[in-house]
Amino acid sequence: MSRSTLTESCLLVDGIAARETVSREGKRQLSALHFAGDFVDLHGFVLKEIDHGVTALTDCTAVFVPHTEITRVIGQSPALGRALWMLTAVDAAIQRAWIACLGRSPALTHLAHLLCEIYLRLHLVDLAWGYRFSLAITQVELADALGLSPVHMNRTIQELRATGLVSWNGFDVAIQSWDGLLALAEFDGTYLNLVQRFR
Amino acid sequence: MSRSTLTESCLLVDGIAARETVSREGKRQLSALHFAGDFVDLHGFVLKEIDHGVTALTDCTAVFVPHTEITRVIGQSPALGRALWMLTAVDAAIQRAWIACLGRSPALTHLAHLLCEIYLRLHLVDLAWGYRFSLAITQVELADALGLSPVHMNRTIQELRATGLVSWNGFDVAIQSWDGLLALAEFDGTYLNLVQRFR
DNA sequence: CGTGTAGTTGATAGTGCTCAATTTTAGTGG
DNA sequence: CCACTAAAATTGAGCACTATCAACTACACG
Repeated sequence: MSRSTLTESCLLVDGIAARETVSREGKRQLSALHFAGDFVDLHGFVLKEIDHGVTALTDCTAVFVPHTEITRVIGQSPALGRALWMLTAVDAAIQRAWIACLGRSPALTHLAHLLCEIYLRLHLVDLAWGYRFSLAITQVELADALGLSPVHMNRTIQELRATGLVSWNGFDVAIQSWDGLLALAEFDGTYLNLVQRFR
Repeated sequence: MSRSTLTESCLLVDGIAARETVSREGKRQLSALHFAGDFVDLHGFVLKEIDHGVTALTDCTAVFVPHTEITRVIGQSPALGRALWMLTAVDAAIQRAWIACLGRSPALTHLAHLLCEIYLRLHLVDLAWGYRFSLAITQVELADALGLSPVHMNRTIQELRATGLVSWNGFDVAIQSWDGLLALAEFDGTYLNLVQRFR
């Protein structure tokens, strides 16, 4: 997957992608993780300039939707326009949650929070059942999402395992105690606007 | 100013407002700063549930626009709808920049970055001239924006003053060297989508 | 003047980073 | 099926940045 252009947006069909910002010294920070069903750069439809990159963290399958096509479809159905706008708004809400975690949560809490979010998002698209899911990204990539060093990321994952709330072997994650993880993460899923039984 | 409702959105006419998330232990993190001309919670128009609070950091004047009115106006002018969508997208782009700073920038760099952003945004609405502007918020509030403790915020401001790039007395901020501040902040204003001579 | 808020300072502790190895895992070719 | 290799994960040690705690100062306001 290449950097997004300004003429089409990327709808992820399979795999995991991310938005990334790389500083001059080479430090990378991810500002979003995307899974199947996510419109990775829909905001490119209304923004003239995109400031960040999009990368595939696993092999990805995606559909690139021309902006001309989006314009056409929205013209026919204003309701769909509202829906797409809402998608970008939920995206922004997730970013706010990341900001709160980055600013005020210690690593363990932040990691727990991210797992809660990922679980609910994957569950929504039937990629998680029974509090289990596959998270096929490396610890370095997770570190870039949480703003941590790889070493500390590793130690934080071990710390989370030690709580017993989550079992995590390779890419397989299983939440052993959803309530416990929620409490550790101080998680409130309202921001995901899922309209589901989960919170 | 009270917490935003789901039936109207707040257009800030004067003053400084912020979005805030408060954790269970009382730690506060701001996820956005808003100045005159900003639509503080326009995302509330397309989101069913708002997860965060909005507070006034100074005395504020604001216009509350009923969502029914927005719906009506957009119905008449789809272009305006696009424009409003874009506003929320720029808002999200700013959040991404905050994420990158929170995750990967040390306090001094982060502070410099925020000042660059604030200057350009204020300049856009004629609230800054000649690299000077008023920033009438306390150091505690700034600390909540940058995810720092008040003590460290204070020391970081002193460190910035010591560079000579900025003079900062009370609420009056004057950028002495724009290029120097840009360099310190590693700032690239593309994300603000200003279409201006500044970057 | 007293009082409260904002700003400042010093000292200490803690969380997370860096550097440098080492071990484990997964993938490859023999 | 096993040796080989590269990537990923893990560990240890020391250091840096930031937090916390506790005063203390400066200033505005009644």
